[in-house]
Amino acid sequence: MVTYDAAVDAVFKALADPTRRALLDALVERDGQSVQALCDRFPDMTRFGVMKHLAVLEAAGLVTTRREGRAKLHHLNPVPIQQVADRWIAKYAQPFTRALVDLQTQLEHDPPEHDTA
Amino acid sequence: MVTYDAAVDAVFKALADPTRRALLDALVERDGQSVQALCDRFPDMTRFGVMKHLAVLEAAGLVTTRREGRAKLHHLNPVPIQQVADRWIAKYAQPFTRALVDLQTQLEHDPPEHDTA
DNA sequence: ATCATATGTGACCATTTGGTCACCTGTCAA
DNA sequence: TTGACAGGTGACCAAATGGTCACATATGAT
Repeated sequence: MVTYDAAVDAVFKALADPTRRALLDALVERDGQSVQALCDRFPDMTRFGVMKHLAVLEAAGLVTTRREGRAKLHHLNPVPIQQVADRWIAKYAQPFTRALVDLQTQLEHDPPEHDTA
Repeated sequence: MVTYDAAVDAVFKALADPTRRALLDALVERDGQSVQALCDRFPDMTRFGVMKHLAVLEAAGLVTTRREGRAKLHHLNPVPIQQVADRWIAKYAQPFTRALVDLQTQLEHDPPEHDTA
């Protein structure tokens, strides 16, 4: 339970940064890109910045790598996202409908004022 | 597109912290809790820490509040999670199956060594 | 061997973030 | 009105984070 949550936490933290999500996007668009290729797509960042973000994504299991000559190719691994998303949807899909019921119940007790101006 | 992404980013950043996810869990378990009630569930944090996290969740639209007397009740709003999850599942569900195809293609070119020791 | 290419490492810095506190405001009840 | 209770604000600090660089290693081509 706890050991499992460490992986979940890594995924959430990895997805928290918009640059890293953009990197994932780039890999969705074309899988198996090298660091160089990814650097070309992010001119606002140096190679080191890109590498750091890729390292975070790899540590979270969202990206796998494989060497090909002197290049390191990065492949997207959507499995962790799938798993986390499934867990969270299952958790919050139920309250979603229930919240509507709660809202209705609440409105009966505490109706909002109409804008009758 | 950009204005929309700001909201998405807020949701991701809000979910990045395990304490905030735990707060959401507490609201799933029992909706409409006051700051005090939530503080009781997190003895390792002061009231101010809880308040800050709740503010982040509220700014991301994941939590809505309503005053009742001198208490401020916090309600879970699963809609943003639903929306973000839907967008991301749609984006990464397709590459999931495609990745298997890519893997198979890749294995034909670069087969892994067997552990035949 | 030599040189250009591609990636790796450690140190370094500015900013953000998580967390706490002293102090203040608002609300209920006696 | 007095006091206890619930929440709010701004300042403050330590740690984590995003980002950069000088330097080092490994690979491919000539």
